[in-house]
Amino acid sequence: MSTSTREKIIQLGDDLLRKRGFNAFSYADISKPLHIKNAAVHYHFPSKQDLAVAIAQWHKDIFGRFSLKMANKEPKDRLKTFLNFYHSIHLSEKVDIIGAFATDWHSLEPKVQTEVQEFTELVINWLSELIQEGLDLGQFRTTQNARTTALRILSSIFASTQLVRITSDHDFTRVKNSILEELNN
Amino acid sequence: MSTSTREKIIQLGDDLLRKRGFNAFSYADISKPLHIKNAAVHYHFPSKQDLAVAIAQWHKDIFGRFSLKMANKEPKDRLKTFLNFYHSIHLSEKVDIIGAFATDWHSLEPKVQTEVQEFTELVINWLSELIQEGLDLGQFRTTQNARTTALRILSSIFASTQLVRITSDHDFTRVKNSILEELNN
DNA sequence: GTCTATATTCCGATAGAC
DNA sequence: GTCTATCGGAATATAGAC
Repeated sequence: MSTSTREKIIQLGDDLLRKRGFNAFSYADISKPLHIKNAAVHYHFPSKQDLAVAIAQWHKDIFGRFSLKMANKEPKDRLKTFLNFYHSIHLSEKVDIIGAFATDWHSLEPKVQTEVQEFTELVINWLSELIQEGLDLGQFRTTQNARTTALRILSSIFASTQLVRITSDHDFTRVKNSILEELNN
Repeated sequence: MSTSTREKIIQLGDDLLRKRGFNAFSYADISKPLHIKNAAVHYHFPSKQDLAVAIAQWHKDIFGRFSLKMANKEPKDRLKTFLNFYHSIHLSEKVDIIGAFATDWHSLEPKVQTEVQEFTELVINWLSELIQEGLDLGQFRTTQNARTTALRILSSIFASTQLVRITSDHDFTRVKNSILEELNN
């Protein structure tokens, strides 16, 4: 089954949003690579805000499937897979979607913001549960509660996808490894 | 001594850059509050990239003065003051300048990127030295080396100024406090 | 679903007067 | 240093044909 045009637009939009920022790409940047016209993109997403809504929903879908697939794995393995996922973001020269939406926050209409909030809560809750499980199993140690630890891991790793644009690749690996090492019991 | 127009433009530009993003504000957003015309802003900064250079240099200046003023303070107090500074960023609805520049990275010309890199290295080195000192004095404990710890603190705190736009104020305080608690010996 | 054509608005930037 | 006036370009978005 081939990917629909709608799906292709979402994926390209996501790519541009995270590589350049919401206000730094245009419908032309989407229509050109797909060899369609500006107006065809507007058919699928009347306004840019509609596209942003779809991108946020797409991330909710992906994350939902990801968490289902990980449900049977050990806390430590779940966390490793999560961090490796961020490593692939970094390698593709994108930043994490949460930070991308956050810095462009005031360019987004409420309908977009709500979707982003729902996605972010999904991630934070998933991380919190993972950490709590790891603590209960004695695999992790931390002096903080689960949500605080989740927030620190999430903020460290998503900020790293931004920071390494300024410093160096090596710093990403440092942070990623330190997250795992610090939790290890 | 009153602030020069040039200085006012830089401060307003910095404010807009961090509240909305580099591509989300225009020269009109600067000229209107200052009650001058678009062209007057172009006189001081011919292109928007020139303004971005000045903003980055301004941060280097401020941070240089800050670190001089802190030189005699204890490592723990230096860190506390640094984190409180981020708290004031958060309260003013801005994000940290490093993350703002990073997410808009590909909209910036090399001359801007170089300034941003220099500023960021200033901050990371200052944090690393502070942490190393704290370790040597037995005030801090960490299983990581100084630069890695510095990267984790910096990324956690600057990402928090972004993340709380999506979640809640309370999460900022959680992260800030956890940074101090985790290091405490 | 995709096209052509176009309306409208806004932005960065410059010329030249004061 | 600030102004008026304006250029050229690009962006979002819509109307209507196919």
